[in-house]
Amino acid sequence: MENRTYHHGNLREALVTAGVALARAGGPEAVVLRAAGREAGVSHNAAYRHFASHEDLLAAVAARCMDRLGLLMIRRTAEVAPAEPGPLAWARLEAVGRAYIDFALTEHGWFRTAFCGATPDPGRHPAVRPEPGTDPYLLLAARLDELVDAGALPSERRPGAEYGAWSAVHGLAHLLTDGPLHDLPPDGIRHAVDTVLATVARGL
Amino acid sequence: MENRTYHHGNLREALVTAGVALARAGGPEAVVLRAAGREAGVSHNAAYRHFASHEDLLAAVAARCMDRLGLLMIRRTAEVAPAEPGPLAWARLEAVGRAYIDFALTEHGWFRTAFCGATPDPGRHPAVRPEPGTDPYLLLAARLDELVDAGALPSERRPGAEYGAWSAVHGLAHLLTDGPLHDLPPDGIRHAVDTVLATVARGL
DNA sequence: CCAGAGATGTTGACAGCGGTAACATGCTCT
DNA sequence: AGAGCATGTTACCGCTGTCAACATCTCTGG
Repeated sequence: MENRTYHHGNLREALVTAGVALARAGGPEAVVLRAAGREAGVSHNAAYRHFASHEDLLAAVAARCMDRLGLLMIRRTAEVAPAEPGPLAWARLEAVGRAYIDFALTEHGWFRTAFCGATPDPGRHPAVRPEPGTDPYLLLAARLDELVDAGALPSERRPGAEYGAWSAVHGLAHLLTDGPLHDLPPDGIRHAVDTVLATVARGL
Repeated sequence: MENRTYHHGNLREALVTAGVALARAGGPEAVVLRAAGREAGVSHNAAYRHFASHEDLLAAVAARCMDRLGLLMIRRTAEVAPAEPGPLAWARLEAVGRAYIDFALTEHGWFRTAFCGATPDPGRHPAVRPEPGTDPYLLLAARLDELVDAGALPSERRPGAEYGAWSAVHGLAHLLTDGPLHDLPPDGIRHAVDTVLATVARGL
């Protein structure tokens, strides 16, 4: 794993790590093959032994960013203060939504990269297996299931409930960071977030 | 306006038009200065007499794409069948939402370009003035005002209502086109759209 | 009416990018 | 030990955005 003279030892991982750093600072368009190679102390083109193309690397980086998002969601969910089942389930759902938006705001580059739409090249190594249980979609679904289990959401409302919740939070995150709500002042942001979360909670 | 030997006559407009065509087919990353120049029958670098940078051109193209979105929203709103004030206002709001999502699905390149976040260079000509009244945000706000006027939405719910509606629809559009819902089958899409619109309507 | 100035378009150059091809090196397994 | 393969390098290509220098057109002031 240490630096051999010629063979790197773990170049694939090093490239992804470098890509994640680039993505953090500059979003998906900053994830540049040659820059990742430089960062890893390797010549450009070395990446092509581990990734089929630029997009293939970007997809691996994006998966990592998605992991980061999921990890924040998990952390914030766990921090919710205990309460009665119903209110607790609602609070945990809200925590997931706020984590999502906080991630978009504070880790803009990672957020944009996670959703840049890069797809891994088929017929490759199983890629870097994402840490299990960090898929944001599944985390959201689990909160909705909790809501049903707690009797706080009628079970006939459960099918497709992800769509509304996810869309609203994702859309707000996008509008606040890349979109026309880009330069909302801090309390404007707070107001928008509160409003959207309340709207979703009522609408589910 | 016709092709002079040396001076083009209306190059700025020609470049934007070319950019819009490029954006339609390939999204914002296809809006390439040199390609737009070629399309306009002009050498690369001519664009720099009319735009400060690549991003400046892209911003002008994006504004045009936003116009297109607004125009579709207006058209769909006008097509709504007459009804009692309350149901009519709801139907017109729904039409706006469906237009938004249809635009994203059928004019993917334009949609992505409209929201690519390019900002025009400050200190330029007043740019191409967008057609007045096509701002999607204002169109949505007008529908919400109608809802209040028709007595279908309590006026205390009106402030910030744009956020919930816009976020949900925008987020769904994004998830369906660029995001993890990319390869939903057609009736999956229909289901998701219906669910999200219903959720928003309940939550407002 | 015409000279000069400003606007507009051209040519040429540069660095950085993704990608291909040919080559060099080191590891591993028989 | 040596063959074969994985891995990394060098050289090159065409593309991009951008700058600088130059050419040409147009329009205004005298």
